[in-house]
Formats: sequence, C-alpha cells, structure tokens
Amino acid sequence: MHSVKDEIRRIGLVKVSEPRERLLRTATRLFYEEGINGVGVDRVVAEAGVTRATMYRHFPGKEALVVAYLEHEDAMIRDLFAAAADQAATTGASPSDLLALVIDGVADDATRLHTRGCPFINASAEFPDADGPVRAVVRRHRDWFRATLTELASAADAEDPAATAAALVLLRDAMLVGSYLDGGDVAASFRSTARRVAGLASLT
Amino acid sequence: MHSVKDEIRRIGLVKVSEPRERLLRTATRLFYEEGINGVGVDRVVAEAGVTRATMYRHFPGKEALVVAYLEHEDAMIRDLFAAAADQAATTGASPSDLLALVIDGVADDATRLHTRGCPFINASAEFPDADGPVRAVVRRHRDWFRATLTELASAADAEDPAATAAALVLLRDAMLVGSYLDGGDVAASFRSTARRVAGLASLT
DNA sequence: GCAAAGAGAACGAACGTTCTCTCTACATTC
DNA sequence: GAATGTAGAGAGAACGTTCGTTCTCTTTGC
Repeated sequence: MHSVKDEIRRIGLVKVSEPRERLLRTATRLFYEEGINGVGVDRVVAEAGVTRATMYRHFPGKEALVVAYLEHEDAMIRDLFAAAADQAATTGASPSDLLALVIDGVADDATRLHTRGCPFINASAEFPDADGPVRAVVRRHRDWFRATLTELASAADAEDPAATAAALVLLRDAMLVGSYLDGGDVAASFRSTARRVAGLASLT
Repeated sequence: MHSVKDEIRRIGLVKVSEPRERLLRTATRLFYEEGINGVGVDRVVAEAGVTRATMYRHFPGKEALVVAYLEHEDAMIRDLFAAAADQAATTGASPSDLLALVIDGVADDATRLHTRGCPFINASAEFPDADGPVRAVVRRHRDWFRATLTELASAADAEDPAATAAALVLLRDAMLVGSYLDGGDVAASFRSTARRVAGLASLT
C-alpha cells in the first residue's frame, strides 16, 4: 500500500524533507532573521512542522542546533568558494580571475542572502563565552576564510598575501555590517575596494 | 540621628551613587559583556544593589534600560569627539590634526574599552525590528557619527568628505569586530589605514 | 517488528512585570 | 528645633508567560 509520501515521491513533485532538514532550514532562517536568543525552541519546531520530541532526537539541545546552523552557513560559503574554483578550472581562468570571482561571489551573497549582517558576528554578540562550542565554530570559520583568501592571494601573486587577506576579511565584515545597519549599495564599493586591495584591475 | 549614608558622605570617602546611576552603569557593563537577551532584569538589579521596584521606578521596562544603555554609549563617544575638539582648540591644532586626534581616540577606545565589539552592532543583532526604539538609537548614533566625520573631513580639506567618512565608518566597524573575533592588534592597522584614507601623513 | 515521527502533557527554572509593606531622607510646618 | 508629610528606596512575595527539556503514548513507514 502506498503512502502519501510515496505518492509525492513517485510523481516527483517534491522531495519530502526529512525532519532534520526542515529543522535546520527553519532554524537557519529564524536564528538569522530574529536573533538566536530571541527565538525559542517552540518557534523552531512549530515552523518546521516537527514536534519537540523529534527535535531532541536529532539534536541534544538548542545549542547543538545553533552550532548546526552556523556550520550550515559555513558550508554554504565554502560551496561558494568551491563553485568559483570549479568555474575557474573549467574556463581556464587565472588565479587573479579566481580571486575576482570570489570577490564577486561574496558581494553577491551579501546583497542577496545576507542582508541582516554576518551570521557569525551576530552569533558572537549573543554568545560571550569564547570557549564555548558556538564561538569555536565562529573561530573555525574565520580561520578558514582568512587562510583560504591568503592562499588565493598568494596564487594571484599578491605582494603581501596575508595582509591582502586581512584587508579582504575586514572589507567583508564591514560590508555585511554596513549594508544591514546603514543600507545603501555597499556591495558596489566593496567590490571596487576589494579588487583594488587585491591588486586586480578595477574595471567594472 | 545620622544614617550610614550620611556618615559615608560626611567622612567623604565615596560619593554614594544614586540608584539610577548604578543601574545604568551595571546594565552597560552586563549588556555589553554578556549580550542583552542573555542578561535578565534580576541580574541587573542584583548587581546594581537595587530592588526591582526601584528599577521600574526609573525605567518603564527593560527595553527602556537598553535604550538608556545605548544612549550612554553614544554620549561617551560624543564626549570623546568633544574632548578631541577641545584639545585641538586649546593647542591651536589644524583640522587635519583634529581628524588625527579623533582617529587616535577611536583606536584607543577600541583597545581599552570596547574589546567585545561595537555595542550598536551587537544590539542590532539581537533586535531585528528595524522600527523599534533600540534600532532607532542605533540609527541616530550611526547617522551622527557619519555626519560628524564628514564635517571633520570637509574641514580638513579631504577630496571627497562623504567618501572619506564612509571609509572611516567602515574601518571602525571592521576594527571593532575584528579585534573581538580575531584578536591581535587591529588598532594599529586601523590607525595607519584610517590616516591614509583621510589623506593624513601616515607617520605613526 | 522496529525505528522514527507525531501529539501533547508536564517539568522546573527563568523571564519581565506588578504588588504590598517598611524604612529612610528631606522639606514643610507648627 | 521638634513634629509631620511625602517621595524614594529596600525587601520580598507573587503574577502569568516563556524558556529549555523530558516524558508517555500513538501512529507511521520500511
């Protein structure tokens, strides 16, 4: 006998989301848009269409859900970098072109997806314990981000790869914060400034 | 008959703080260091040595206390600017010198007092309602900050005062975030970069 | 048959807020 | 100068709500 889910799957309309998926997606949306401490577990499970028991079956507690949320954000940015690298590889782009691609991707991400600041900066405002698991994810993310940019800058023959990466991290932080609190098209000035500090042609 | 407070006052050891003062000072410390939503009213009144009733006599509610906290932060930065202006006036410093003084003051403030990020950025992470009173304070502060820097840059004969001010705001945001999350001496690079974008001599 | 999910009650704790009661400080009045 | 009135602060109980978490029970899917 076929279930409703089977039927949906068979028709191929939509893939039925597993509870964990829905939980993570809902938590990502709510935590980012309304702050972590401002959103209770009840809200998350209700909007995810899941019961509390199911949530605690997948996550030991709320903090684990927060960590999963941040790791999901981290994975998305890594995907962005990977996509840029793929595109550069297939089109035979130079390391400088790849750096430009990454800069464009980051700017695009900020204007389309992350209009309420940086998830990691925001989470750090709510989690003062520097030794806690949440801040550990933030640290890992930022370390990876900086290290990756250093590699890219190095491959693109930047004069001082570490300094270039530091400047790009700085610019991205400021762009995310600025576009959230001040509005306006900060992404455009980010792109031009980032290209300049990266030693790229500032055409566009 | 003399009370304990009278005695303390008479001896002149310490000036007894008014409850409102203690509340605001305690709230400022706790909200900044542990996040706003993470600190309950009980914590604030307990550490301020004040009863709940007294708090609600001075503030309509917690949100009013948050607003007062941010306005206090705002006032401190304005004082910093005023002090720099006074110093410049008494020493007959040029507008460029004043701009340099302000940059130094901001850098010094970030290294000594604000090592846990920007109070306004952090508060905005916890208060998603852009139309609420908290975000209104943030907006006022940032508008004033930008406008004042524009004036200073204009007086210092910067090429593009508005762009210079925007760059300085950006740099300050990034310094505060960076020193909190990444550690290290971000203030030094802030000073040199800020002086450069402000068109000042970059000799330390 | 068994693991996973739904449904919902229940827990103690903490939240923001309001209340009553007492005491002290200080200005007004006799 | 002593008595009195009043506003402000201390002490603490209590409100209803929400928090994060755990529980039992039933239903579903493979």
